[in-house]
Amino acid sequence: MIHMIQNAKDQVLALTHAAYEAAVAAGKLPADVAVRANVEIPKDSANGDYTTTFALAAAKAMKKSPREIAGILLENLDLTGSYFASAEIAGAGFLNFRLAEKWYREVLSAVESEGPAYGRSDALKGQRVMVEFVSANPTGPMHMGNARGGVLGDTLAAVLEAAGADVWREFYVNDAGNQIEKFASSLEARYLQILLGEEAVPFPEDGYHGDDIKELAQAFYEQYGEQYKDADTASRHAALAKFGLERNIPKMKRDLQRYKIEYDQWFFESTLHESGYVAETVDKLTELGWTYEQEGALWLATSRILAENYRKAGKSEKDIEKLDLKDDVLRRANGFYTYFAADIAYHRNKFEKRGFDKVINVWGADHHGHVARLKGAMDALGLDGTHRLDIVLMQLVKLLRDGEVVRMSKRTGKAISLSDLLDEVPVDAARWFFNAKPDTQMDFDLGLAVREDSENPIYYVEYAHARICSVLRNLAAEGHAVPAMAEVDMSLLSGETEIALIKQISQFCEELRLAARDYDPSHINRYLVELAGCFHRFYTVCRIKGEAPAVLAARLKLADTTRSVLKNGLALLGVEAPEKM
RNA sequence: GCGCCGUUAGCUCAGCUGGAUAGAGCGUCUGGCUACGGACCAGAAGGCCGGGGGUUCGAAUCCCUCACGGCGUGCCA
Repeated sequence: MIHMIQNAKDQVLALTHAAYEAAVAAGKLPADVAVRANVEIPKDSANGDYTTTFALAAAKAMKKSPREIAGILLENLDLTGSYFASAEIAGAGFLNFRLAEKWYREVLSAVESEGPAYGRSDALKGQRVMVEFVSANPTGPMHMGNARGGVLGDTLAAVLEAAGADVWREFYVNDAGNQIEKFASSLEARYLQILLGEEAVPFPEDGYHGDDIKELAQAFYEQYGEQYKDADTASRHAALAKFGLERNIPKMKRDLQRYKIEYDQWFFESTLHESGYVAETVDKLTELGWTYEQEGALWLATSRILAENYRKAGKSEKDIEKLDLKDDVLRRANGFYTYFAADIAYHRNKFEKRGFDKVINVWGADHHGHVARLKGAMDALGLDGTHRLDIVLMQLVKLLRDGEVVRMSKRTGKAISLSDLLDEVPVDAARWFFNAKPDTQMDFDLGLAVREDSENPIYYVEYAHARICSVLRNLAAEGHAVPAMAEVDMSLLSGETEIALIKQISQFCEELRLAARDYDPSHINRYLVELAGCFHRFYTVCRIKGEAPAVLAARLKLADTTRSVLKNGLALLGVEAPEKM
């Protein structure tokens, strides 16, 4: 019942193959020809509800024209008991099937019986999947790119859950390493500037220039006064970093919560260092023969690992040569481990310690150079990163202010933060917007942000939902409750717009399947816009209120079913389904 | 240089494993409520699917090549 469309599709294939076998038995077609036939939904419903390319695909092997084959298939086709009422030959040799009333009834019945679960499946049942997303540096406020990653990761997790996976949402906190040191020295400079005057203390060249650093230093000063003025650098840095992180991390949590994003775990990089797991992981790579020392640093032989992978994938030596693969430092000459080393340890922890079957990371496209290396490092550890680690790259958000590009760097301090954004754009609109086009570079003009409100298709979808709710309210007031399917006469829902609407309702399962398969939740956005459109067209053509009782009941049921699916889809996106607007 | 992503209507984008006349929203133009929510609907205009080659019954989709745009190619993260 859950995979209605899938079943109908499968049924077309099964019916076609049965017809082929019957034709073979009758001596009309050659036996044992393997045919790679597709089943599709024609763009133009004049070409039927489903079509198969079986005859086209089989023509060559069977040495007959596609239309001739299709004709023979049709003669041997038995639709008894199926979802289909008829079939016909069309065009170059398509075999087109037309759905029967039985199928439409089952679609609506499925929504009725499954309710909020309609659309869900058990395709990924038993799989433990981690989705790690945002993982922004805790050294400053989150920006729009983080907002996009947050929405995308959260929705992707929801989609995978709907597909039956056991999903874990995680935020990796980079609370160790170089950038924390930079964070501390930036805070230190601002702190000392407060005490000694701005001119007296130089600001580190590669420090974080944002106002948030000044504010943190000020707060630190207000709490500790001159206590750290003459302290040694190490303890001053430690105190400042600790202070800064203790303020920044809860703020990140709050900002993400405002976005309706909750994590199962916030995982701290520092724990990997403190437990010795980073060192142990690097040692393991060394034992396995994947590292070497050079100029005082310890290197991972990334080039060797990746070259091996490319060879397995069938790339030529010449092409591999051209890639100019490079190795990576794991432990610097100064003895500190690199971010990469910690990241390897972190991902080893995901697979080996915590036993996730699949790990999905949502990254900004600017990190794509890191993808093959991290996967390769997992391969080197024998953890099959090639197949178990998936990286979803999202294109960056280009922020414009009155047509001018604003660079979203924490250092300039000019970036609009995630919380600023929410002050201007409603959460649901932002969630919809960021989820809508993950694969494209996005221009976000602050001047247009408000206009985005009225242009945003979310309102089209929400309006459909509110409209239905209003109808339901009106009819309930007149004493008309939504009937059960058993009381609905399906023959009364045979108009063009009604048929189109039911078909679209049935497509939900398929779209969810695609969203989970492609790691692309934007399928749902587009689906919902289309569903809302089908409803609006139905609503324009078909009255509900005031119609004859049986017609009213059937249409009311259809409207309520639509409402239910709209709500399910919006829920996946984390967007409210308003009853009034 | 090499690599990744992208290029489809004026703008923003769909197009599922190659299928029938390439779609939607916005914008423009023209229509549609004395009746359930007009934040809606219908219609029109607008396309050598970046260029060129190839594969085949059939290409926006697959392969090669070129052009343009974004990003990457650190003992940064």
